[in-house]
Amino acid sequence: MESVTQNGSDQGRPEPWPHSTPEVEALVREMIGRVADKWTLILLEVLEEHGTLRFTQIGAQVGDISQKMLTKTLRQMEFDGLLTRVVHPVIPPRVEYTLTPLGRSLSEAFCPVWLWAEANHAAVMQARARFTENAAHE
Amino acid sequence: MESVTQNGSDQGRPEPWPHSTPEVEALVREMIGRVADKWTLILLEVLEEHGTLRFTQIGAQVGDISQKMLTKTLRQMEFDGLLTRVVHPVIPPRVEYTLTPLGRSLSEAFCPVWLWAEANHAAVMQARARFTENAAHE
DNA sequence: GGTGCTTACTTCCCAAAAGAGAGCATCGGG
DNA sequence: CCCGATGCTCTCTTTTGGGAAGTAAGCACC
Repeated sequence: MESVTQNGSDQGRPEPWPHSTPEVEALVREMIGRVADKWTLILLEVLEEHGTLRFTQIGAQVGDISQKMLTKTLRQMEFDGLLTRVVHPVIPPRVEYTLTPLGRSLSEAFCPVWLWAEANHAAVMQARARFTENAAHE
Repeated sequence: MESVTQNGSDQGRPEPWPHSTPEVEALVREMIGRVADKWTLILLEVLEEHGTLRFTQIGAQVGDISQKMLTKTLRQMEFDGLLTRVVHPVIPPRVEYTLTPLGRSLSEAFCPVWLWAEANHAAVMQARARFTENAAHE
């Protein structure tokens, strides 16, 4: 009753993720904070799907991203080694963005999340409706 | 030349994710925007790891989250059906949070991302160092 | 020869959101 | 009669993000 009830109802799931050390976990947290970003995720998907794209092409694929956020997210991803930015010194300028193997591996790691979202958006909508209904009753 | 060059250099990768319709994709994008949040991800991990937790226990596990963001994120996740919030009407108050099956399935979907972060944080650090070095040369 | 067009940004301004920190409500114990 | 413990809630400050305008530079067109 005094501790956090690390209860036995943990039905046979020993430890889903093997965390090694606290310092690695802190590092991983920092990376998650960096990578768990809406635009980063969407840019990963768009580039994975289309290969090499130019600046305005990416913007057109995403649809509702401002140029400022597009530039910022692309630069951040380049800084983190997720994509390469190739500038062709021609007029008008031509800049091509391509995922690196690192970026492609991250994109693949996010694949289950996209599948989850596709499979469960109906469940989430139901949960929201139920929540709203319950809030109305109280 | 009129379409987006679904080029042949797509070395044998046919279509990673089967997108059905644009409307579903828009819905999925909305969910990704909701779920691809630093605190949501970390709370999912903490709750998956510890089972049922109280408000302050979650805050202690996360470490550097403000109570306001903790409340807000928890409410959002409850609204989306990712966790349940059980209030025991005692003094001092006791509120317990537990992942729903939906939340646990999302947590599992994010598992590869955590593994990616653990496996590749060194690569990201190297990429950052390389980027900084190249920027200094230019 | 001047004017405008194109692309990929960059900068400015302002609204919206995130985040920190203090306050609040409740009741049992001293 | 006041303190502490807990789970919020409110206020204030900092950061983020959108939209629009500006920039550079060669090329087509009148």
